[in-house]
Amino acid sequence: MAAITAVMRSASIFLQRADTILKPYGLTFARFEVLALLGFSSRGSLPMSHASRRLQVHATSLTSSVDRLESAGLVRRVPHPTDGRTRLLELTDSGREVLEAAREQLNIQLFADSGLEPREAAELSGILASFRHRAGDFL
Amino acid sequence: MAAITAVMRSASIFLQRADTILKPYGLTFARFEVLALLGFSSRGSLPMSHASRRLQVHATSLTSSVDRLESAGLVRRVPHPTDGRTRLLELTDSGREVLEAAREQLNIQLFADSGLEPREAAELSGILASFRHRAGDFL
DNA sequence: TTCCAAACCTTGGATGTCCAAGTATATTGT
DNA sequence: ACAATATACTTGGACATCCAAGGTTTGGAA
Repeated sequence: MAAITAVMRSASIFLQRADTILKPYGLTFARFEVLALLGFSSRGSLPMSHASRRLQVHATSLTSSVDRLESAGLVRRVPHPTDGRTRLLELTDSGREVLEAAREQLNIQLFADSGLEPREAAELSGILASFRHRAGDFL
Repeated sequence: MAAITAVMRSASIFLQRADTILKPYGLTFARFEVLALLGFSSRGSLPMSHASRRLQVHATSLTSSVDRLESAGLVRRVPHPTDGRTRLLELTDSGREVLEAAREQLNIQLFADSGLEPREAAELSGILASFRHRAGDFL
């Protein structure tokens, strides 16, 4: 019980910090994750369905994030060449620039200075990874 | 970085499970926490400002939870005897019954069967408690 | 080939969270 | 005592998340 509430509180602390750091870039952590996923993908484009599975959010949540990213000119929805149902997400040039800048700030201000000792971070990752695995996370 | 995303994902897994378990009672985890806090308080009533501090949510979030709890007849807002600004929250009889039933199910289905080994849960609690302390949590 | 189930995405609605701003009441300092 | 400040709560708006339901397009099965 204590462990579960601690996880929830800690997550909300991290989320608030991330959102604060990302605010100057017009991003939230949810939208940053979309950009980061696109940045990692080798071809630079990804079907929305893949993105929502990777990010572990419902398709509807992704739709709403992408709506905002597209309004901001950071990503584009393009038709899939062979599957009419699918829409591919692509970073725009502007999206790539914002991603790099935002990632750098997150690395500096959040990840490098998370408030966790390296040993603690490693233990957390280990425990939570096996928990998530048992919980069927990581489809 | 991995630790932080693991914490966030795990929190959302726990939250989804809790909400699923609580759904039959017409509760969400956020609203359950309000009821549980009132259940713990010795006098059975608590100013909203205290509740929002204890639960670590903004006053506005609490207002919205309490609106729904009050509509469902589970809590009551009563005026503070000496401070006209303050409103006290009180469990109704129905609220107390729902709280007991919901708590029992959470204990059975979530806390006792969290997917964490006791040793893991203890380590998590320890690491996250010192993190939260350093982060200035627990006002 | 035709038809029905499955997959992909979006819309609409509910909830929770935050912030900014507004109203009401207390408290503090001069 | 009065004015300025602080506290308590609510309202309105933005965002993220989920679920249920609907439209399109595929693909497999009869």
